[in-house]
Amino acid sequence: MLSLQFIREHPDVVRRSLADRQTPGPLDEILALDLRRRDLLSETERLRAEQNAAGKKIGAAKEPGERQRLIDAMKGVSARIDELAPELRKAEERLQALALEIPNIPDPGTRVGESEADNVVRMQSGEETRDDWRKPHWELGEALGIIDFERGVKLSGSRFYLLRGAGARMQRALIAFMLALHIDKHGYTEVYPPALVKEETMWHSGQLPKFRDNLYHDAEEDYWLVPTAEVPLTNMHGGEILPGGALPLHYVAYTPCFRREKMSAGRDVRGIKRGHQFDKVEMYTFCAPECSADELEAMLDDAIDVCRALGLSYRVVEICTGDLGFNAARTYDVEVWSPGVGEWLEVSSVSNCTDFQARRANIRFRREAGARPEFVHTLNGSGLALPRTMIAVMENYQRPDGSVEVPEALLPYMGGIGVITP
RNA sequence: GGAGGGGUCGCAUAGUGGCCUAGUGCGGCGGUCUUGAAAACCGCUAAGUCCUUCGGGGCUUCGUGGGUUCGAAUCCCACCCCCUCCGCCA
Repeated sequence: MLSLQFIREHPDVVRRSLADRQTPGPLDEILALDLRRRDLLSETERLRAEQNAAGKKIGAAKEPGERQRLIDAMKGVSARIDELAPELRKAEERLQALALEIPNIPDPGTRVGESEADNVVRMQSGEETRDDWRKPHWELGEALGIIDFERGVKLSGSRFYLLRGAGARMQRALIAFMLALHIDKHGYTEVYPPALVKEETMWHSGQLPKFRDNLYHDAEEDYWLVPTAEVPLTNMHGGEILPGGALPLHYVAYTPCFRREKMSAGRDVRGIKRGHQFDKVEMYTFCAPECSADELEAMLDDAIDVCRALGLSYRVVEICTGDLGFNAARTYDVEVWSPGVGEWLEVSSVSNCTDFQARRANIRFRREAGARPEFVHTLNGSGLALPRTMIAVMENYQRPDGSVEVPEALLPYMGGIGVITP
C-alpha cells in the first residue's frame, strides 16, 4: 500500500498513476476522509491528554469530597471520548480499507500504455520456429503416455491432469535443476514455506482484497492456499526490522500454486498451460531502496539463465502501465517459444514492488545501529513456472518420430533417461 | 481433541486499580578512568501516529479484540500463540 502521508502530500502523483494504469481508485474519498480523521484524532487526543492529567490529580487527592468532585468533572470528558472514539475508529478502518485498494505507483521507467497491446519486446534470443510435423504438447503428452488428462478430470474435474512416468520425472528434474541453478550459481537461499497461510498473510502480500475470487480458501480452518510462493516469502520477514548488513536477501522456493482461474474461465482450456494447481520455482529479494532497480535486472537475468540453459528461444517483454500488476512498479515478463502451439508462453514475471508490499507487511531495515527504520524494497520473479516450461521443452525437443529428447541440462536428474519414447 | 502452565521493552524478570512517565538485571551504544583492555562508575537504550510558531508537545502500544471504571499491564469476556503431559497420526 501507499502511505496516507504520501497520498495526502502527492495526490497528483496518485491520480496520474491511476490514470496511467487505466484503473479507478477511491482517491478523492481518501483525501476527504483523511481530513476528517485528523480532525477527530486531534480532538480525541486532546481530551485524552486532559483525562490523563486529571487521573493523576484524582490519584493524588486525599480528601474524599475533593476527589469525588474531580471524578464527577471528568465524567463529561469521558462521555465525549466515548462518542468520538467509535467515529474515529470507523474513519480509520474505512480509510485503511480504501488505501488497500490503491495500486503501487509505476516506476518512471515503466512505459505508459493502455493495455497488453502496448507492451514492448525488449529483447529476443532465438527464432519462432515453425514445422508442420511438430505437435502440440497435449497430443505429444498423450501419445507418450506422460500426460493423462482424462484421469486428471476423473479425480478433480476440468483443468486438472496428471503426469506419469518420464513426464512426472521430467517435471521433477526441471524443479531440481532450477533450484540448483539459483542456489549454486546465482546465490539464492532455498526456502520450503507453508502452502497454506492465514488470511492476514494474503492481505500483506497484496492478494486480498483484490484477488479474492482467484483464491482457494478453507472455510473450516480459515486457511488460504497460496497462489504463488511470493505470498509466504513476502511474509517471512513480516513485522521485522532487519539489520542493514543483512540486505540484500535472496530466496528461492519451490511450491505448488493454487488458483481458481474463475475470471479466465474458458481461456486456455486445452493442455497444461493454465490449471488450478501448478508448480513453480519462485525467486524473491529483499533489498535497500536504492538497490532495487539493479536487483530487478539481476533477477531478470537469473530467470533468463534457466531458458538459456534449457536451450529455449526466449524474449523479454516490458509491461506497460495499463497491464502492470497491482503490487508492481515495474515488471518484465519472460516468454519462451512453443513451436507446437505456436505461441510465446509466459514462464516468468519479474517485478519490482518497491516498498508497496513491505509497507503492507511492515518489513523494515535499519541502515546502521540507532538509525530510523526504513521500508525495504521487495522483488519477485518466477524461476520458472513448471507447466509452461514443460510445454516448451516437450514441443522444442520433440523429434519427427514422436519421441522427446531430454535437454542436456536435465540429464543428471533423469536417472539415465535420455529420450522419452512411448 | 483433553488436562495443566505461560505470553510485560533486544533477552531475562518485577509489577493484583492511581506514586507505572512500566522498575531491576543482562546485552548493546557513548563517556570517565587506563599505554591498551578488563573491572568499576555515569549516561543513553522501542515503534507508530498527530500537532507544531521547528524549540518542542500530545496520543497509542504490556499476545489480539471487546467490556467494566473518572482511570486498566493489573478486574471481566472471547480469541490467538507457545510449553508440558495424554489421545490421534504421515
